[in-house]
Amino acid sequence: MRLSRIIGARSGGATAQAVSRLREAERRRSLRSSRGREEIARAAAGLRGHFEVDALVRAVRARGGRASRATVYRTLPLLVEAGILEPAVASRRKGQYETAVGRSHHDHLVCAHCHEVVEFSFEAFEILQREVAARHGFELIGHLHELVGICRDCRQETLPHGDD
Amino acid sequence: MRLSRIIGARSGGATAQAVSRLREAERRRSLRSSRGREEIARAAAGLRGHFEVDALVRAVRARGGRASRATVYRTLPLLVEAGILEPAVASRRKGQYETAVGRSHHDHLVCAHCHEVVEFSFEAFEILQREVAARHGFELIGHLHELVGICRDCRQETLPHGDD
DNA sequence: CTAAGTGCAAAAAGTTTGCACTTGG
DNA sequence: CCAAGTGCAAACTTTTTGCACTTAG
Repeated sequence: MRLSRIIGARSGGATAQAVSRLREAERRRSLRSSRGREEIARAAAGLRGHFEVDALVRAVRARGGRASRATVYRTLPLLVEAGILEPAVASRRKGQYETAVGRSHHDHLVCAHCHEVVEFSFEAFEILQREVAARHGFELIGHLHELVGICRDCRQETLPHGDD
Repeated sequence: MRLSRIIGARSGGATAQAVSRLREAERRRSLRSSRGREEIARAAAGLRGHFEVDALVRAVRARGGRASRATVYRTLPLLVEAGILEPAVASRRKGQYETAVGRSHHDHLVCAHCHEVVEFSFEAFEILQREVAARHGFELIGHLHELVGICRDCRQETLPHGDD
């Protein structure tokens, strides 16, 4: 048993989990288990925060891997399906992802005005989500949950009658 | 309250509401209220389902408006901020939106394998969302909530041998 | 009048694809 | 061995921008 898992480290545990999820997804789709995809999955598991595709490509290379941008793009859907990555901050429409293994899940609250992003997590959402998925016969892999609003600062700053 | 609202019509009510929300957002940002933006807001309020930017451009023209693609792109963030549109089915990464006025809200359940999209709505989510937003001092405008999973058909089709 | 708004077309970003070369099973 | 996987670069699609013209306030 991995101690790193218990203490919540994002070291070997997350990577091992990512690889195992990848294998599972590959089996599901009857795909070969290739060196490239594994490199990408490992690199993805090691990233934190929000990142775009190019950053993932660079991460693979930084680990000595050799993934091309094309291969990463071709692999992304599988990583999402495998539950290794999930799309993040979609309202930026920029192809951003975040790692779904080795860290507790959180959602986003985004200011439509200044684009500040606040992370939050709320157990109740997760429970309801599982319920909805089950009700429709889906096996839940992940989710994208983003609340769009106007933050306190922007409301005050932009209302003519508000103070400054 | 408006009868049109009660019977869920997407007639004049939604358009009027869209224009009023637009005015409010323009005031907030100290922008002029232009003919173009209003045309776009009206057209947006009239669309239903998921649509991409180009469809909105065409919708404006179909109503006799004259918005260019550039203007629509420049206006989109304001429409989202105004609560007239919200991003939809982000995992497709394609710039899809849907109207946020004049219809009851729903979220999406997407199959990561076959990309089938099931709509669902669950009052409990809305309540919790408002609570989270308030807790962080945000005025909630809208949200993007997408559950990613594997639908029943895809699980059966790809798992000749169930295991876990 | 003058700064914001707009259209057009060109440019930039982001993503997909054809093809020839590898590689896993 | 041979179909799946990969890299590269070209093709595509989507979004942003510069500039000259128009319009709201």
